[in-house]
Amino acid sequence: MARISESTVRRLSHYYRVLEEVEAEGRRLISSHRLAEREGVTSAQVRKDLSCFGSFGRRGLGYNVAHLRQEIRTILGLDRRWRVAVVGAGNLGTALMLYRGFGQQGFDVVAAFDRDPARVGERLGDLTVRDIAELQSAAKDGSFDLGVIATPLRAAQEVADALVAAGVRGILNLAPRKLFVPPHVALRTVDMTVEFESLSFALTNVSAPARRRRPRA
Amino acid sequence: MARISESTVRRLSHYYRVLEEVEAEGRRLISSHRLAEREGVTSAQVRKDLSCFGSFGRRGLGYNVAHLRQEIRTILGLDRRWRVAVVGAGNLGTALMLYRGFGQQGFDVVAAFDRDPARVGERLGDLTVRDIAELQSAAKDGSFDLGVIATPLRAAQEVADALVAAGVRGILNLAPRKLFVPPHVALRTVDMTVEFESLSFALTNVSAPARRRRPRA
DNA sequence: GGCAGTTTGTGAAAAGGTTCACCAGCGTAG
DNA sequence: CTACGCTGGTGAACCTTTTCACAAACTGCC
Repeated sequence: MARISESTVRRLSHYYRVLEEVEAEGRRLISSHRLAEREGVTSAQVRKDLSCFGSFGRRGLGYNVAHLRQEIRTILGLDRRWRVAVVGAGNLGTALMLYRGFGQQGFDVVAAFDRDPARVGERLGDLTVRDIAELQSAAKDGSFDLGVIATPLRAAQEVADALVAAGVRGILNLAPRKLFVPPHVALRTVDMTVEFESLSFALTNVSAPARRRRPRA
Repeated sequence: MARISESTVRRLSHYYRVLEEVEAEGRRLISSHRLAEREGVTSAQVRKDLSCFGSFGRRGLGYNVAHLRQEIRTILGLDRRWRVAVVGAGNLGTALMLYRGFGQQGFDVVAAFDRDPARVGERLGDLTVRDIAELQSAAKDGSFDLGVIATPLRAAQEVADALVAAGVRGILNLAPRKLFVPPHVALRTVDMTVEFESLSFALTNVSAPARRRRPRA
């Protein structure tokens, strides 16, 4: 199988979301054109993305909604549940732990850690915040698949190292800084500051905005 | 000026962050190579990005840290302050309002709205949550530059329309769904679900992971 | 001044991603 | 059965982004 680009994977997530909606609407079939329309991409893009993984449609008809949804589910690895450890029980970390949306998609926050003794022991939903020092022992039985870094800037790299040492293979970093992790660990960074600054740039340079050929998404 | 790619703008944000750090360390000069190293990109990339906006370095020496930082500051439009309205006072919205980091970069959350009467009137830091119905009148004097959508999925498009109607020209969408806004409005979407699913994919397909040529960032 | 050692700015090449265009199938109508 | 209108899969063309590679420019030293 050819290398799959990050953009393709992200679009698969979006297609998956659309398929859930479309299935709820009771439709059995959907064409690449309609799927593309709802996502703000071209139909060729949809077909190319899907063709990386096989032939899921039928010419003249389109894609079977339930079937394609299940295929993407498998491709993305959503047939299983993922156990997530959140480090940093500040506002953002707390928001993540309490948010129900991830659980619906197969991501369960199963542990929360913080360095601040004042926060340790606090109950958040079903969880009790534990001391960051317990991370290693808590992870010894491979109980976490993913780690989320929701700590202040300065602790981020240190926590990343700790998560890696604890055997976590995927990290979502919410701290506004680039982190370095070993090649076998997958890392995604969500940096809201960058998003704000990107908006600032777009609004400041209205005479030469970053043009888009496709509908805004 | 040639069209600036979104990737370039995002990297500028990162360079800016590095320059702040480097300035705090007391260095006066930095080469594209060292700047690139700290960001996990190539030095050619740094020079190309900067060359979109002018010549800020001196051959044989590198870039003056303070000067380059100020240049990027101007390019990104961070010389002014931006007034942000947050819609949705749930966990995530609250986390954003209370987070101090944005203020340091020139983004002030100046208003918060929610639909839920139980939340309206609640105080969060310096702000009082107002009813979403007041958005139009509150914005009448052009008091918001940017809007953040931190509502549940189903309200997102509706809120986006309301923000646009209220004259907001930049929107940060945190709901896991694509939104459609008029061309003159800048929109950025941060979808954590996509990030989680991207990690899920990467960990599921370890035999053919999305390889990266550059150090993880 | 001249030379050695750096480092920028940039055209050109390479790589990567998106769109086009068309063939092969499919269902339907007549 | 045949013709027609759609639709998926896919190689080729196109476009964007990244990397390469090198001339020009600068400092420091002798």
